[in-house]
Amino acid sequence: MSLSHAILTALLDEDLTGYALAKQFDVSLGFFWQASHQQIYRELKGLHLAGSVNVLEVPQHGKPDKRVYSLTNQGRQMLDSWITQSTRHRGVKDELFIKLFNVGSVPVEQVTEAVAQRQAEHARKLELYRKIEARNYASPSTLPDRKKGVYLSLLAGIRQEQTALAWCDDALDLLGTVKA
Amino acid sequence: MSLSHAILTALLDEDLTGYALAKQFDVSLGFFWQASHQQIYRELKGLHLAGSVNVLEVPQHGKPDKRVYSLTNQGRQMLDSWITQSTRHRGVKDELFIKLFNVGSVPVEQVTEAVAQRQAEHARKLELYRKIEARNYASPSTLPDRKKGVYLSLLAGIRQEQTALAWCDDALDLLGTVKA
DNA sequence: TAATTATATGCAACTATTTGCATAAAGATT
DNA sequence: AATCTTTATGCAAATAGTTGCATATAATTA
Repeated sequence: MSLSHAILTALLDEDLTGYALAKQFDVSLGFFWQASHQQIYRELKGLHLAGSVNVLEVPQHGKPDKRVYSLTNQGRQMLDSWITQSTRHRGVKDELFIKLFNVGSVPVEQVTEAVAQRQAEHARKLELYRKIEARNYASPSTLPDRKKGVYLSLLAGIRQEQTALAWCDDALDLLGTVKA
Repeated sequence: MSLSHAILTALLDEDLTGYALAKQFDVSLGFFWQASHQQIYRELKGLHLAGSVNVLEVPQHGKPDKRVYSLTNQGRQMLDSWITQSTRHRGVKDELFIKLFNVGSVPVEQVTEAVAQRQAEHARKLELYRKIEARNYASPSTLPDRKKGVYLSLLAGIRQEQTALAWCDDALDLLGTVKA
């Protein structure tokens, strides 16, 4: 159910095609809720059927016609009422920890390798977040209300990556003490 | 695919029934990979069919017969080869951030409320982790190899909850500055 | 004594997500 | 000239996950 709300949220500030939504989901909102273009197209169809979004068909030559989606009042109301509903928190689901639970029963090097790779991922992501921060949120104290939530999300991302990175260091240290 | 590996991992140290596995998944491994009992029973059937686990049927009176599962050599090998495969990292998927992206377009109080609830969850979980740490990992420097991965997982959990808790504080502060 | 919790298993239906495929042309790169 | 990336949409199948239901008894708690 949440994908539909994520899509409606993305449509708050600008009208978008499915394609553009998919790109947004690779960035920004997508840091916290990923979705493939197939999922998005399917969901948009449903939202349109339900009257939560309007479509404007824009003919193009060569490429398929664009379908530009915009929020309807009903869609806005959907968001409003969804916000009041309880937020459900899916726990972590991370293969890496299952692998860690195998330490002592399988070759350590492989687990170490998995942690090292994860470390690189966190470093890459942290760097990306930092760039976005520097570019768009240099002075968080003067942010307009509409940007505060997005900023807080970014902040959460940054801190989580920092924590994860530091943990990777310690994990690699301890894994180094495990006999092969 | 990972659920099967999580189950095999849980069977490394002891033979378990589906019911006991489901309980393990509410704790320990389940902090990092949750599964319902229905999912587990279904998966165990598959693993048995594939020859990765053995079943020992233990008749009981009153209750349904117990089916105690144990790892086969093939199951062990499955784990070994899975460990070498690349770990895929599903990104975060958290409704709370979608709600945050709505700040400025919907009543803030609701978002604030959602963050406050999340804060309470994190506090509860951190406390739980701390208890487990005190009980089982008081001296991490003398841990046997077989426990090191589990300890590292717990450590990751603790740090993530701490980070999340601190973020909630800051988030509530900033949300307090948003005009209703 | 009534209700709840714990033990123990599982099917069926539904929802969500992933993966593979398919089309079609413009523009950029090698 | 050939290949790759970007724009733009979507179907179909498979896998994964959730929710609701169903059964059956013992022990505990209120």
